[in-house]
Amino acid sequence: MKFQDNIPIYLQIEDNLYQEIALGHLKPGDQLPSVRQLAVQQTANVNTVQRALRQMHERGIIFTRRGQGNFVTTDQKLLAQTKQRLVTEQLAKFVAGLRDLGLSDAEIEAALADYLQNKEEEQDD
Amino acid sequence: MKFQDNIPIYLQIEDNLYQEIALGHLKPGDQLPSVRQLAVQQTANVNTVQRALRQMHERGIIFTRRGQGNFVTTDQKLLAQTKQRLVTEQLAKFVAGLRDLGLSDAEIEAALADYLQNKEEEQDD
DNA sequence: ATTACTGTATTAAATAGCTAATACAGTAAT
DNA sequence: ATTACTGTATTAGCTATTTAATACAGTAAT
Repeated sequence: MKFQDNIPIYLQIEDNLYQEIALGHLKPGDQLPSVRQLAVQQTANVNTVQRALRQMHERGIIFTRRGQGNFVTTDQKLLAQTKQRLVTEQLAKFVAGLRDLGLSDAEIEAALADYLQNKEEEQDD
Repeated sequence: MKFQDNIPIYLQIEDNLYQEIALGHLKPGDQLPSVRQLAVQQTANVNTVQRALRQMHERGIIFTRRGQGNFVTTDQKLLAQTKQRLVTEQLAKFVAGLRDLGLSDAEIEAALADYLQNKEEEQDD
């Protein structure tokens, strides 16, 4: 994994795992890689991985069978809610950020449309 | 100031100052509050404020007259570019984040439209 | 019971971010 | 030159994050 600066690694690992679930790479009931495997995959320490799992565990997204491993919850409703929460969180941050720069709601929508359109054509990034 | 967790304070102060400029509260050529005033305003340490100013200084957004203070550049082109850069950065992060959760471009636009519409009605935040 | 997996806990050390106190240096007015 | 502002630098100490090494504990197969 390549980590972003200025954001704790354990939060980035947590996000990565949410993504795996949201994308269906990890399905309800699936066993997660072991903490030691995850540590290798994510190029992080076991303790850091453990910390990333802690909050997911508290939220009920994953559950643990001691001696066996960690598993994705089978509560599909909770998974759907979680995805919705993550989407809304990002929306809120995005909108707040652009409003803080003085953009109106209409301008925000226009900026997004612009960005999505011009993305395919421009390669200068 | 109330700071978000998990993001260095000096980056948040930097963002706050960019906002002041983008919103026109600080105009080209204007003098910034002194580092000691800023430290009080932002409830941070002088050193942390100094660090926030460092990158703005490197980017040419502000300039320093030693013994007098810090000032917003008069280079309006640079200011416009900077605002555009900030907007694009936020767009990129937002789009990447939602794509990582499996949303298509169309779904991203729809989610934003939805969010902006329902914002006025819902007060449960 | 031994082996080989699981998760969990503890301790120590390195680093980054932040604060606090203090000192130094340039500007400008008196 | 003294006073009162500016920015800048240094030192020390605290906390959070991360790593590393090691140990302990549950599960399951041999």
